[in-house]
Amino acid sequence: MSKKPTGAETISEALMRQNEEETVSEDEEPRACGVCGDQAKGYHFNALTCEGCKGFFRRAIKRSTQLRCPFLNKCSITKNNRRSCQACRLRKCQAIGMRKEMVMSEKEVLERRIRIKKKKMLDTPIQLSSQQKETIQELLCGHRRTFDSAFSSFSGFRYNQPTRDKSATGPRTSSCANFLSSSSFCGSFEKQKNREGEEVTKSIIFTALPHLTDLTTYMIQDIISFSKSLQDFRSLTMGDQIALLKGATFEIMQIRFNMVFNAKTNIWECGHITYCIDDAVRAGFQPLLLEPLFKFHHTLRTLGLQEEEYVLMQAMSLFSPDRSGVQQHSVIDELQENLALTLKTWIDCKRTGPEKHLLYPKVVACLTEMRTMTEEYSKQVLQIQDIQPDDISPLILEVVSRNPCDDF
Amino acid sequence: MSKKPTGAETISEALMRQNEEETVSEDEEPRACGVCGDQAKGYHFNALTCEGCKGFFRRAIKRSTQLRCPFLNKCSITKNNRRSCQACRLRKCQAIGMRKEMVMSEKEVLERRIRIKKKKMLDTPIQLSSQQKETIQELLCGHRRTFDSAFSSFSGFRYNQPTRDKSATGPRTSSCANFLSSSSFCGSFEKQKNREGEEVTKSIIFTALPHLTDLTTYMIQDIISFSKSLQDFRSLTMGDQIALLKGATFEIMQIRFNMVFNAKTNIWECGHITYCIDDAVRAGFQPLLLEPLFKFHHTLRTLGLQEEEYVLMQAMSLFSPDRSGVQQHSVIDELQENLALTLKTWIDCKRTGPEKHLLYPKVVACLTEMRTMTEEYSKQVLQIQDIQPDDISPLILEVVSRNPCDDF
DNA sequence: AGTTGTTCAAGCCGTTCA
DNA sequence: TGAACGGCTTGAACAACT
Ligand SMILES: [Zn+2]
Ligand SMILES: [Zn+2]
Ligand SMILES: [Zn+2]
Ligand SMILES: [Zn+2]
Repeated sequence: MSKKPTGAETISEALMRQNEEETVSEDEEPRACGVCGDQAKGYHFNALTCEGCKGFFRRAIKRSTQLRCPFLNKCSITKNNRRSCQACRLRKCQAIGMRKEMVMSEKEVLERRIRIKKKKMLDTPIQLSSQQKETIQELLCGHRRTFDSAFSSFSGFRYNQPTRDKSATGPRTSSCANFLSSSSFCGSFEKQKNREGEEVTKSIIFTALPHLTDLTTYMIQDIISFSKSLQDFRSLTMGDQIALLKGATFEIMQIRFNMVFNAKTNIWECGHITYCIDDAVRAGFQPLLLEPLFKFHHTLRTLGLQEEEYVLMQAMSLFSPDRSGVQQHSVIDELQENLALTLKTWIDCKRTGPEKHLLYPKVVACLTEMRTMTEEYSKQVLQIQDIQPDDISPLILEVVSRNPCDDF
Repeated sequence: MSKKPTGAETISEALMRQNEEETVSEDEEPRACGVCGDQAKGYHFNALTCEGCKGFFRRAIKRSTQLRCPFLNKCSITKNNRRSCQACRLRKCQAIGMRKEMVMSEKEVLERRIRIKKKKMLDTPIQLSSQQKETIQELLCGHRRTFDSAFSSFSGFRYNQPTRDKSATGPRTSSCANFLSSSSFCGSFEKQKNREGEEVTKSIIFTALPHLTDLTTYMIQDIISFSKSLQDFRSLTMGDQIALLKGATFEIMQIRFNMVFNAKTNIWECGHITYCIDDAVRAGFQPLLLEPLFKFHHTLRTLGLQEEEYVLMQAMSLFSPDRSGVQQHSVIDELQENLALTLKTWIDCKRTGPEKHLLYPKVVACLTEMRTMTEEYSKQVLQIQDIQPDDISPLILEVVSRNPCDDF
C-alpha cells in the first residue's frame, strides 16, 4: 500500500489515510510484535516480531527442552509479562507462524562462523602482535650484544701459518682469499689426502685446526651468552638449557656464519679475516659434512634474509623440543611454535613480492637441512680429536659429547 | 525538565543540573520492596521486592505449610518487623502480586541441578580428583596383594589326570592346550554326554572337578581378602559385607580370569597351567552357563582393559546395591556410583582415540551381562554337588547358597 | 534494506552459609 | 534468615551476509 498522495483519491480516502498515519505516528512504528505487542522492527523467522521474541524463539528452538506452563497453559503474552511464561510465549510464537526450520542448525552456524573467521583473517592486514614485536626486539638485542660481526676479537687466535688479512692482500680478488691459502674452493675435496701426506711431517696434520678451534670456542661462548640473554631460555630448567644448547650450538653457529657468507665469492667475510671451505678441510672436516654444509650456506644465503629473520631462525633452532635430553618437551614446543608463528607473521608483514609465500617454508627447510648435519659434525669432531687431540677445546668437546655438561 | 545542555546555561546551572542528575539517580536506584519497604534491587516472582522477601516467599511456597498469625491477622510489615509474623508477610507477598507458580517446582529444580552439574563436568577439563586417584590406588594395591597372576600356589591343587603345564608341553600351539586335554574348544558342547557315559565307570563323572574346586576355593579366598582390604567395604555392616560377597564372588572371579584370557587361543593362561572351556565342561558345567560365559570373556577381553579398569570393574561388581540381603542400599549405591564415575573419568582421562566414548558403556554392558550368569552358576554348582558331592568345597557352597553365612 | 547470528551487561533464578 | 554468589535468560546493539 502506497502512502504517497496520488491526486486521484477521494476526500474520505485521504482522511482515512490521515487516520492511518495518525495511528501510525501514535504507535511511532507501524508494526507491532505478533507475539507480545512490543515494537517490531521486521520479520523474524517468518513473522513480525520484536527483538526479544526473535531471540527467545531462536534460543527456545536451539535448547530443544520441553517447556511447561506453570499456570493454565493459556497465558496471554504482553510486552511486560512475556518473561513469566516461556511455554505460552513459545506456543504463541509458533501460532503466529514463526518457523523453527528458519533457525540455522548447529552445523550451519558452525560453517558460518568458520567462513566469517576466514574472511576476517584475509581482510585484516596481518600484523605482528605487541608480544611478537617484543620477542623480536629481545632477540635482536641479545643477538647484537653477543655477535661481533666485525670479528674484532680475532687478534688473540692462534695461527699456524702467516695471516693474510684483507688489508694485507690489497684489492680483494674475486677468488678465494683466505688466511691460509689463496686456493679457491672449486668443487672437489680430494686435495685433503695429499695435503695430509705433505704435512704429516710436522706432526700437525690439520693446519687450520688451532685457529678454527679458537674461532669455534669463541663463537660457542657467544651463543651461550645469546641464549642466556633470552628470558624464555633462562626460565627453563638448567638441564633443559644444557640440552637445548648442546643440540643447537652447531646450527646457530652456522646461521651466524651465514650472515657473513658471500654467496658469489664463496667466502665467509669475518671482519678482516676471511675463510673459505678449504679452511674447514684443513681443519680435518670431511666432505660428508662439508658438502651439504656448503650447499646449505648457499641455499640459505640466497634467500637474502634480514637480521630479524636470521635471529628468529637462531631462536627456532635453539628452542627445538626434540633435542635429546629435553624434559619439558611441551613447554619448549610451545615456545618454538610461537617463534615460528612470529617468523611467519613477520615475513607476511614485512616482505613483499611473490617469493613472500615461499620464504617461510624455505627457511624451515633450511632448519631441517641443518638438523641432519649436527650429528655428522659431532662425529667428525671426535674423529679429529682422535688424531690431533690437543687442538680441540674442552668447550667444543662438551657441545659434541653426549654426556651431560653443566659448566656454563 | 530537559537534561540536554542548551548552551545558554551558566556554570552554576550546569553544576546544579549535575546535582539533580545525581540525586535523581540516587533516588531511582533504591526502589522500595512492595512487602516491607526495604531496598529492592529488582523483581522477584513478579513483584518488586527485597532479597529478604524474595527468599522468604520461596521458602514459604516450598514449605507449603499453613501459617497462622499470632496477632490480629493484619500486621503491617516493615523492614524491622517482617520476621515477626510469617503469615501476614506471606499474605502481603501475595497481595502485591508475587505468584507461587513462578517458584520453580521440585521437579524443575532437580532438572536444573542435573543440567548444571553436567555442564560443569563438560567445562572442567576432565581430571581425576585426588579422592578418585586414592580410590584407584587402594583398589590396585588391594588387588595386587590378593591376586597371584602367576598362579604360583597351584602346586598343591588336586589333579585327576597328569598335569600338562606350559613347560611340559613345549612350544604352545594355537589350539587349546589345557591341563586335562588338548582338544580345543571349537563350538559345541555335545561331547559332554559321551564323556559322562565313558567316564561314569570311574564313579567320578566330572574329572576336572577336584582341580577346579581347589582353584575356585583358592580364588574365593583371595577375593574375600581383596574385599576386606578395602576401607569402604570394611566400614559396611557384617551382614552387608556377606551379602555383597555372596553376590559378587562369581563375577569378580570371572573378571580376574579374564585378565589372563587369551582371546586368540581361547586359553586362560594361569601361570604355568592353562585352561580351556572344555575344562569347565569336564567339571560338570553346562552350555547354558558356559556359552554366554565364553562369549562374555571374549567380549570383555577384546576391550583391552588396563589393570586399573579391571580393578574398578571388580569394585563396581562388589558394591552392587541390589544384591539379595543388602540392608544399607543407599550407602552401597553411592559407593558404586562413585566407582562408576571414577571409571568413566579414568577412561575419559587416560584413553585416547575414538573408542574412548564407547568403552565405558561397553564395560557396564559386560557387568550387566555377568549379572545374568551368577544365578545360573549357583544352580549348576548345586546340580554338580548332587552328582559328585565330595568334590565341592564348603566355601563354594557358602557362596552359592541362599542362606546367610558369616564365617569369613 | 532486510534478516540472519553474535555479544554481553543486566536481570532474575536457586544455592550457600554465617 | 538474607547477603552474596554462580549460572542461565533476556534483549538491545551490532556484525555479516544476500
Ligand atoms: Zn515480542
Ligand atoms: Zn503459560
Ligand atoms: Zn521486603
Ligand atoms: Zn500477622
